[in-house]
Amino acid sequence: MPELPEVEVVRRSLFQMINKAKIIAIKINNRNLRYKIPKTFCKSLINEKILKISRRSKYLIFHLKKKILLIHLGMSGKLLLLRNRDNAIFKTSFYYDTNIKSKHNHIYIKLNNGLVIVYNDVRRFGFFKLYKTVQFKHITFLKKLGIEPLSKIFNVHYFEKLVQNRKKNIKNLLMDQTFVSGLGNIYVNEALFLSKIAPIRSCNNLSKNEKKNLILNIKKILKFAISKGGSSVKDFKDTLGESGKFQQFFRVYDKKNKKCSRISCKGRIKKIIISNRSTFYCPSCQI
DNA sequence: TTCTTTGTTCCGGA
DNA sequence: GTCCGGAACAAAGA
Repeated sequence: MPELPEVEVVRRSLFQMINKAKIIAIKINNRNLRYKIPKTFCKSLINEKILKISRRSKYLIFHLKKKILLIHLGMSGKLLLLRNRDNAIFKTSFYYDTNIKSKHNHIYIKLNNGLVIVYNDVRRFGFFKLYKTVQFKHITFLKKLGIEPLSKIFNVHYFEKLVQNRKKNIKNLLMDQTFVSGLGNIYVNEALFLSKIAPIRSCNNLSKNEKKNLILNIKKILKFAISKGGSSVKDFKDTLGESGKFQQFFRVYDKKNKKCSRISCKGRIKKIIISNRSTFYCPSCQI
């Protein structure tokens, strides 16, 4: 479930390990990701140098000399680094899922620094798309995205301006990538818990303080998650098995019937479905 | 066999 | 035209 923090953790570790490296070979085991990878894909990437790796929302962007490689990890996509010499796999992703099976390795990208990028994706809902650099500003996936939650312009002023005359519930608003871009189900659930706001509340009747607090909590939890994921990938000399520890900080996500973690609260976490998505909250302290 | 998981897209109704 | 929510979709594991 890669959301913004996980993608950012992957970006940072990739940047550290492979920035300025050159692509020397590509092998594809399965072209059928969310969008079928064209036959021309490999040829057009050979000899391209990785100049920069950036992130927009949950998208990873590889900046090459004249091309842009856009990657979305879908729901189970992972980018791993493999050392060519001994076939040891080193984690680049935050994943607490240590059960990575090589039968789901779909793409291998061999670099001139002795490392191989491996794309592993059980569900195959992720995708790789290649563009010319000159088309960058016209990439549909990126064009329609709302602002970054960690940016300064994601503030109460922005919130109030966009929420005017809208009735959508607050959970769906935060999930809406055209409003704010990068949050998924887990962090939305967690941020609403921290803010003591029930997910079904209409977005236009939150008080100004509630909005301020919610925005602050979103930024806080994203930064915290990034810092935790970062710590799990700091030493690439360790083998497989090392994993992010985000899940141990979940307060509501996947905590159905568990006692509310607020000391002052006697409630139990409830699970409901909002727009076909599992939603976890404490009915006692989230009002 | 059915249910669950995800982000995204599409569609019908208000 | 806009907003909203529900359904569909991709694949695989429990």
